[in-house]
Amino acid sequence: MINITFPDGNVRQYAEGTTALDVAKSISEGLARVVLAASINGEVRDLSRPITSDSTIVFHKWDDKEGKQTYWHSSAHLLAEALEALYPGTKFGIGPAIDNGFYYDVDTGDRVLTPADFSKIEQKMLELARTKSEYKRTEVSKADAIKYFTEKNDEYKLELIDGLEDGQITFYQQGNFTDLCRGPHIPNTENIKAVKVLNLAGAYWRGDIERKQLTRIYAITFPKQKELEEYLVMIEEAKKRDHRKLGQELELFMFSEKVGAGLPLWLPKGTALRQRLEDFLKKEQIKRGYQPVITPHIGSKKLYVTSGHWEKYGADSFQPIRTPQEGEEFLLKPMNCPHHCEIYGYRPRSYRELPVRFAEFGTVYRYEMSGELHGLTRVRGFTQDDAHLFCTEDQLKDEFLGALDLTRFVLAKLGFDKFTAQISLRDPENKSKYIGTDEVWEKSERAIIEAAAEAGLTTTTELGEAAFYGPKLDFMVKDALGRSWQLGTIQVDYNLPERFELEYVGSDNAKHRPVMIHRAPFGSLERFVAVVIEHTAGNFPLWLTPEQAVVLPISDKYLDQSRKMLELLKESDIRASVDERNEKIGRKIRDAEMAKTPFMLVIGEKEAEAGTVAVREHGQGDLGTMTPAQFSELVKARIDQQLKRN
RNA sequence: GCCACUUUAGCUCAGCGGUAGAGCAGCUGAUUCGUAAUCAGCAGGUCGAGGGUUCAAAUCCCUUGAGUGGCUCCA
Repeated sequence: MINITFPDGNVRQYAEGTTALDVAKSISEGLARVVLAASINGEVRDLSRPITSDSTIVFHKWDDKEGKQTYWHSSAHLLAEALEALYPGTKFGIGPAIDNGFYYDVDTGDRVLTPADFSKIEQKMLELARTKSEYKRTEVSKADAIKYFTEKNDEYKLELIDGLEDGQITFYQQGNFTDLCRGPHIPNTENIKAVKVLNLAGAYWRGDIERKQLTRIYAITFPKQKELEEYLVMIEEAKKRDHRKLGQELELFMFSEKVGAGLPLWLPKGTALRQRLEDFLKKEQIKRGYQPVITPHIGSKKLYVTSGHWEKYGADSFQPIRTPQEGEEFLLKPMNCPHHCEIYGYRPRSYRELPVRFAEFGTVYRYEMSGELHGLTRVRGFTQDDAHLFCTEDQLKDEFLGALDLTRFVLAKLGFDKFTAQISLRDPENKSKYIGTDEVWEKSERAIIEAAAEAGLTTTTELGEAAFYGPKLDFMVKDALGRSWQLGTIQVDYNLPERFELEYVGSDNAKHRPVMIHRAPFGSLERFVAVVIEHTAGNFPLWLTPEQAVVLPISDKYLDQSRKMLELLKESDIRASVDERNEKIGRKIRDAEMAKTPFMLVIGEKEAEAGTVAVREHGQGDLGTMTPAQFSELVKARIDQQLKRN
């Protein structure tokens, strides 16, 4: 007999070799029907694997992450089985579960799959699921595994097997499909009741751009049809929040084929929004001892040869601008740091003036690959809320913590409570991608790790994600569809001060090298605004929104009074306009609601006589009649409330 | 950059070999109205661009721009 310990601490005895499914059944038939996998001593396993020693057990159902992952991974095998049935000769790469569903990378030879094939694939998957096939696990020798996939002529699986050790190889089979797989899987295909093939994409085999591109088929499955329908509705709702759609509808920004891909044009309303963000941060930076500077949009090529950017990115960038002068070349600036380094170095610096903090909303141009461009989140010309802090090594930690605090302050004021902080370090396997010595890198990386820990920040760590000149702490926020974007960034850099030979004179009257911190709390205005749009669905905080109120006269008779009201609002610094169209009030309200204008101020006979407005709030309805002073107080109170949260 | 798809009026879309259509927006007029669409009329497009096939191309083919979903990349 063995002891099985349950999550609540309860211990029960079972025969040795019992399975998790048996244990579930011993608790209730109901549990046994819905359980998908089980963690035995912390390892997620098939329900049918025998348990041979004292163990802890946690059951995984559809409602937990492990349950869903197992379910979707098994669904990927079902997709593969369907593809093999429909398109014999298809070769298979990998087919993992992802956050929402799963994919399988396949090589369909000369056949090109299109969305027209989706329903056929879905039908086949459902048909196969209804055969109630078990997922059967078998351990195979490496030789047998190689033999099987050699006969099947699947070079991708053979390559995967090549990287595995003999004795660790398992196959899973359901129906007529056998796959190389570590598992675990759900017990039976019958649990898969609803299927949706979502989209197709190309994906390089093993993520290597040099290798063949396979077709990646994304799909999702559910135990109930209703859940699939709810998911599809959710996706549709998320698409309504897309910043590209809202940016057009709310007239915030546009792109022009003639201007060029990835070069956004900010419309008046978008500019109003963006400038408020800029003003907000500029004011805060002044408070925190930053000094604004301004530098040109181009710089001599020599500047970037010095910084190392030319060597690193020159060939893949916007190419140099030539002048009538032979041999003279300028680059559109891809970043502001070299310019700021020159400002630091224009005269000798004393330790007494450090740290210095140069801040600039600097517009930079980077030739991103065409396939990378994505609305405002990935563009070729964008403005960083950049600043470079030059300090002594002793000051490094405090300066880093200060930048960290500012970044968190900015995110909090804009209502981003869900973000992840990622420490991006050098890839120790591929040091040639970076400039600078090991010693300098180790110092920089240690500084970031220690400062983040000291600030009590929960972080993840990614190797190989560092900038070429130094490690970074990045703040990542998700968009409406769950895609992660890097916003704020703080980077420690020992390298550029070295390359630009920056110095300060210490208290010992000797020359020393300062350390540099690059930091941008928004990251870029473009990306930040995009993410703000998606988070708020266009219902911006009152202090940020381009237009706070619109005055709606009931008819032409009240136009004069409405215009007077607008003047009063302007005196109270409320951004507003009058809807002077000859339309019914219902129409004006509808349009204002659709434009997401926070307040609608209706003026008819009663209000005109009393000098008041009937206030309606977006999404809330009628708030009653107010004097202009009362309304102005209401707006101020709302703004204070929105800015108070931390 | 790579794979797949998309590209028709300001916007959303229909038309998919026989010489361009709707709704909304716009303009003009009527209406002067109380909390999510007043009525009528008018105007608006070399069907992203360039080639080709055909008696005939928005429609089929090729090249190319832009966009979408991914991959790769991201100073």
